[in-house]
Amino acid sequence: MVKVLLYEDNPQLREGLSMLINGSDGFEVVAAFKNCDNAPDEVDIYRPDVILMDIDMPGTNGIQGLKNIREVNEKVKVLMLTVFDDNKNVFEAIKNGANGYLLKKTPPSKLLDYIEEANSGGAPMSSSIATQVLRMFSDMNNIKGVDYDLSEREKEVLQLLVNGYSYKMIASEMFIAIDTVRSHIKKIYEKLHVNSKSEAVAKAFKDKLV
Amino acid sequence: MVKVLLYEDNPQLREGLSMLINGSDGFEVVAAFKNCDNAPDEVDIYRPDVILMDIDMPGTNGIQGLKNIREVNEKVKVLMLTVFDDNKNVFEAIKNGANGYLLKKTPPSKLLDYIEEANSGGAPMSSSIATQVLRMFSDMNNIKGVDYDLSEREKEVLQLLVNGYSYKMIASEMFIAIDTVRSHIKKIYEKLHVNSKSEAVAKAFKDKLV
DNA sequence: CAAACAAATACATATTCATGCTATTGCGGC
DNA sequence: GCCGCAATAGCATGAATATGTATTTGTTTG
Repeated sequence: MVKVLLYEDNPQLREGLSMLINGSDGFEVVAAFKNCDNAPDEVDIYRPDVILMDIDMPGTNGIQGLKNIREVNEKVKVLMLTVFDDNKNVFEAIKNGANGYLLKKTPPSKLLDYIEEANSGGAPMSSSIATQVLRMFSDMNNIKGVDYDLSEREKEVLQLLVNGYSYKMIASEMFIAIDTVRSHIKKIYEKLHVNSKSEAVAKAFKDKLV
Repeated sequence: MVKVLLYEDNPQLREGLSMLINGSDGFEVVAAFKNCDNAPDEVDIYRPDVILMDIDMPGTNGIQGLKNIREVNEKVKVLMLTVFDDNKNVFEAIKNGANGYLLKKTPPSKLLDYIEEANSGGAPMSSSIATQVLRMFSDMNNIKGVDYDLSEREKEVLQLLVNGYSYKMIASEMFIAIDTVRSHIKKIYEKLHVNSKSEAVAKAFKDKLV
């Protein structure tokens, strides 16, 4: 029997979901609340397997509720429910250990599958959410975007700058004169539009040049 | 009609998949190859809607194949196929714009659903993969790990250093004397175990202090 | 081949940094 | 009330950095 705890402020939807779940073999709603202001305690009392958590609720919202729950319970599966596939919320929910993310328009039949999937360690997501997650992931890691057209040698110098080397150390590391290092760095500054070592380092990190 | 292009080195599986897909209404295998050494050209010729790409292939592997394809075609949907839910490959594939990631043990009936889902803009993933993706995501964003016990004021100074400010600018920005800035920075260096501005900046980025 | 550019080197100068030592003020804890 | 500590400030000195100008030597490219 999969024990489900429900957080949903809309009474109709709360009732509807309860009936759907309770009316299905192998599922049971152990409790349903209209807000998650006391979620950690309630989780402790009812010991659910899966929590359905609405995101948009008065008082403590779903994301905050999730955070509060995760502070005391790492194991319970939490499925976020929302009307919008809003980028920022998806991101926040996942960061805070949500196990899945469903749109409310998910058909009842699928919903039970999803709860079952979460219960058995899966990560059910509505299709549009999954697409977003992948896109976020790839965006996060592919912003090689900017190209400052540094020469090979300049890249080497910048790398050493980032590693905290002084001009002198760079010179000896690269077997060139310190004045050459200066030349390279001046060029780098021009190309990056900065005028200090630390700005160059910061820019290198920000733009993932390193 | 969903046009499918197939890359799979195992002849049995290649044949099996082809038959399955061709035998289903609304699906058609436009071509099937045992390696993706010439994938970009082939994509250009056959103009598939969805590509099923095995990861473990001799010659060009699936990830590299994906990269090569993405250099010339951003639109075609690519579903990665693999026997293992191997962390590193999942990560690489998603980074490079894969639209989904399936285990080979996916049952035939579901496979067609997944192809359909990819074709209509979704991001089908085997359950264990989805779980991994969420975990990666949340791991990536919760490594606030290190704490150097900086005071509030020191954090402000560090932030300004990171923004490329000189001591003088920091002083005027914070309405304090430049010598006070020095004091703070000296303290910061001690706490971060560095001894230059750029090292401090680099460390701030690496350890996500900013 | 000439033009453009990368890489290397040199010299000069003003600014900025790193470091050490010292000192005052105000706040919270024991 | 004394201790410790964060925040503030000053002074001094040597090292490192930023910037400008210039030259030489290859390589690439139109």
